[in-house]
Amino acid sequence: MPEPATPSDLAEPPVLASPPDLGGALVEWYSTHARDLPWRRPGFGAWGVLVSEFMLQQTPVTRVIPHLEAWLERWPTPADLAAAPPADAVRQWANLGYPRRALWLHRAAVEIRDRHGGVVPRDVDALLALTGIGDYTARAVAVFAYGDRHPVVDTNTRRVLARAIDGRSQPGPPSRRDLEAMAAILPHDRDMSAVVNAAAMELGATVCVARAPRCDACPLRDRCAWRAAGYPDTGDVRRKQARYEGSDRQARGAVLKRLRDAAATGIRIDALLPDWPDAHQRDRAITSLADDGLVELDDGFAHLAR
DNA sequence: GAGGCGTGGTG
DNA sequence: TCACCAAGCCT
Repeated sequence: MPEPATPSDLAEPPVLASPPDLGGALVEWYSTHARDLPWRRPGFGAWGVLVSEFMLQQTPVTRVIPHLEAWLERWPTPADLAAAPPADAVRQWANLGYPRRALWLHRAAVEIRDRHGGVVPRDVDALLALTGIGDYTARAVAVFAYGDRHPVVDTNTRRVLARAIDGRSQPGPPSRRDLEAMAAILPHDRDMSAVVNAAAMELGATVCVARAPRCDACPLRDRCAWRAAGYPDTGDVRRKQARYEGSDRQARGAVLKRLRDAAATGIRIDALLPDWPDAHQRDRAITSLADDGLVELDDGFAHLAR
């Protein structure tokens, strides 16, 4: 928890509704504090941005970067990935986690080839129609790859807005109102609006972080409703993550890792993790992976989907 | 809308 | 040590 606001901080009357030019303060801060990330390089390309956004869904930046570069070297265009079997995508995904994302990214590449002539669409609704792309990713691609003017709201932005505008320590559940709140602070200029979107995410990722925010380094310090209110704790509304050790997810992860490391022909099902502590759980993992389309079962063998 | 879904780093 | 965390999406 940050230091409480001092009396002199509180002497300035906080402006709670419509804080003046939050966007301007974010842009100025971003101009000197933005991290140099691959997908922010000029000319990185819409496909690269799209792949990066898939990988960044729930996986930290530092783990994504090397995998992203290898992925784009192997499959420089959507058509290149679409031409490969899904199993190759799942193997290349390696240990990034949530391997369904690899399958979904492959499906999206096929859809881009078949429905959009191999060009990543620019229209938000067209993006939303692709497998694995939701409200956040669709707008992130339209804004960061194409420079269009839309609100982009991820968990970092929701936290920044919750604190700076609503005076809460943590955001409420995701809602369409988040998009409206972000839209309200976007400048009219397209390029600047893209920068404000990026800056809000960046601030939330590096300064206005969930557990130990560095308010002393925050450009919104003097206009933050949460700080002005003395950092009230509104509690954390996020769902608690279930225990991983002993979970079905762990079993799925172990099965899939074994299949990634195996030859394309796969492994006899009765030789697939025979020593797993809970045989029913192992079987459930295999079946659910097959239901998801990650794994195929033929003739007593399990292998990655071809 | 709540629950399910990987993995590795961190305080 | 271990609970929590990390640019969500789908059902």
